[in-house]
Amino acid sequence: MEKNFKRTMVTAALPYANGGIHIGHLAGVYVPADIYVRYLRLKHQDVCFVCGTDEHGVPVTIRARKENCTPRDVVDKYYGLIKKSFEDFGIEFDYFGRTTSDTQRDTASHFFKTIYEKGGFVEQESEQYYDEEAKTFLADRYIVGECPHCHNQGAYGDQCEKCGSALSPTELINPHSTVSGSKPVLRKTKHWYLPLDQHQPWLEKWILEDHKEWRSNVYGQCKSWLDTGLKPRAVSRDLDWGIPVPVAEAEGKVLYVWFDAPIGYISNTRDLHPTDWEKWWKDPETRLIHFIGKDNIVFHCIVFPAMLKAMGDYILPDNVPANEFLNLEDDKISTSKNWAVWLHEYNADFPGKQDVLRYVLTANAPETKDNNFTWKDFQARNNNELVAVYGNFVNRALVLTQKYYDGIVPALGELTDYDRQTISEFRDVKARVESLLDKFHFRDAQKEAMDLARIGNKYLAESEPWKVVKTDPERVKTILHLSLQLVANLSIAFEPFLPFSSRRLREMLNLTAFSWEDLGRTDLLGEGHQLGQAALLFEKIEDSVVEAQVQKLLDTKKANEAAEAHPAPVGEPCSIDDFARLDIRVGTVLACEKVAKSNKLLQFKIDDGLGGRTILSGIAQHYQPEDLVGKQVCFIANLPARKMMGIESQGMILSAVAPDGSLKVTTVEQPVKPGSQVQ
RNA sequence: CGCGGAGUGGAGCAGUUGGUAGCUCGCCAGGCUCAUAACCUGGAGGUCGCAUGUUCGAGUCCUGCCUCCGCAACCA
Repeated sequence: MEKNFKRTMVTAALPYANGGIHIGHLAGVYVPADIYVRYLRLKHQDVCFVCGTDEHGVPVTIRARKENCTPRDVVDKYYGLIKKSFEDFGIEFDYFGRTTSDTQRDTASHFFKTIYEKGGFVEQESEQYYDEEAKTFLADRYIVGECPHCHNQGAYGDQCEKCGSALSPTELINPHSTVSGSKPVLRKTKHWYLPLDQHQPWLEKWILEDHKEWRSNVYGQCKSWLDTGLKPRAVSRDLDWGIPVPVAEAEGKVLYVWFDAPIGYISNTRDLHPTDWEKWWKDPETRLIHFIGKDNIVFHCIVFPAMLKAMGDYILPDNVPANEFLNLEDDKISTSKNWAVWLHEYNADFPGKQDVLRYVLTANAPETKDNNFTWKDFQARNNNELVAVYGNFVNRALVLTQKYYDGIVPALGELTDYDRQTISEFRDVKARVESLLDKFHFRDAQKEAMDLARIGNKYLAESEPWKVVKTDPERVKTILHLSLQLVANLSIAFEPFLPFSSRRLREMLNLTAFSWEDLGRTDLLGEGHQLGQAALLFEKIEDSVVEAQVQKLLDTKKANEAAEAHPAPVGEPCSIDDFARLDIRVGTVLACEKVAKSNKLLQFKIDDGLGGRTILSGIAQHYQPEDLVGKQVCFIANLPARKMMGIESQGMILSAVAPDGSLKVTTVEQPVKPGSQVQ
């Protein structure tokens, strides 16, 4: 911070090539990183911004197996999708590579070999489960068996989700592989470990003493790891999809993805700058910044730095601004549940509206805690802030200039005290935005930029040029001259945040040359300068548009649930006589009310054609009692009576259990006489 | 008792080293009319998760508890 750097190397977390990009990724990593880089470029600083897909690892192989294609097919597909959606959205990486590139193989191999030769790894042999059918070692999560504690049949190799106890795969009773279903066998295997415990001393000083300025979530997490004591971490895996461990005795082993992935930053830089890439990674005058999400803190603050340190001649990150998570409509974003707003779909549904999403995600960025994205908020921020504050001010200034001066910038006359006050207010904005951006406070920085438009609206409202024009036309020239300077300033201030709109605004102003240093100046547009064609900068978003998005979310969620719901297997055989013993009948609901103090039970008064009976049913969470009155339901008539909550239930109402756990009572297609039997 | 982060008016967020609780949106009232019925001014609304302490004084420090999120398969 105090130190003066010559250049800045910015990395954004490598998205895994196993799915698309969604708003959580954008808000957490890519939008802030892009803002930061655009800001540095505007200041004419030397900056390199790289990203790319992370394409190795077990999940890709599992997906390939499932989709009956090769891992290469999977990563090719998502590399293309991700790259294009970033381009369409205006995240401007200098280079977007992939970890399956030749450069990556060379770089990662070189890393391993160098550390290996320096004695920077420890070797260890262990026994691991091996799937003989799929010919692969199994990660803990891909082994399922019976929990030794609660005897749940579906416990995973690392944890039983039913009783919550942590497990190791060898504890499971009757383990089997989820990959092939076969019974895995224990095999000896040797792996290399990065002894983080040996790196602990310098890491403690470097983070806890020298980087107290890191965000509290980042600092706190690192402190926690360091306080607990670091342990060696394996850097190799038994797998066939990945970069081969480059030593003779490592046949059939690849580099573990977390060792492989961060090196991707370096190989992507090499692909971009084949000859002078080293200055970006080895020159102490380079400032290295990693943009990541909170789940990646330990890798970027502890593991990767330890690797870089082990290499000897690499620089360490100066800051790691990690964001928290973004929720969607009050629920966690989930790729597997398809609960997400996908970038490629947004790009298709909202063409030309990249800046609206950029604005909303920045205004609501999860910088200090998890935040929530809702489509209603998206609409409100667009309509009430972008349209009503920013767009409206621009439009007012341009329309008035068009009306009074045919779109030509009028002369600046004598300044009033109020003019001077306004000018000084918007000069102050530059310093504030800079200081906030330098500290990675993007949300606040964008708010400051928006304040420029507020200053403008206020200036126009109080100067009232539309009124003054009737009495003092000369004065109006000054008012509009200043208003237009303010508009020009907006196009600069918003350039890092809303690049598409800023470019359009400059076209409207016919403003070509600009730089961050011009922010705050009042001579950006000279007297007599001809403005370009005015148009609306932002458009209102109608209710129907956001409602459709919400519906789309609900639909995909429902479709996904339906696709995932597996009907239970058919039960034990049952004879016709067994069935005949059940007396199932139809009855009409005469009355229905909640049972006091019970949150599940409803009390029914049923007309069974035999004088009526009372039945209790545990469906209060799924129905309003009054909605059931008058309906005909199926019930078992010959069960023994049973008391619940002090009330005797004379039978059982039949309900279907939906995949989401909700209950739907069974009824008849046409009304029948109460008491009719069901066969 | 695993470890970190978070819990502030209707919504989303700020609150730096403890000193009368702020911002944006929404809501209400008034004003204005150049502008995408937009803009400007004013107002209502919070016992700062709960409970204890320390202090002249705590959202801000100590202790305990509750809830949510992350770190363990996927995952920003």
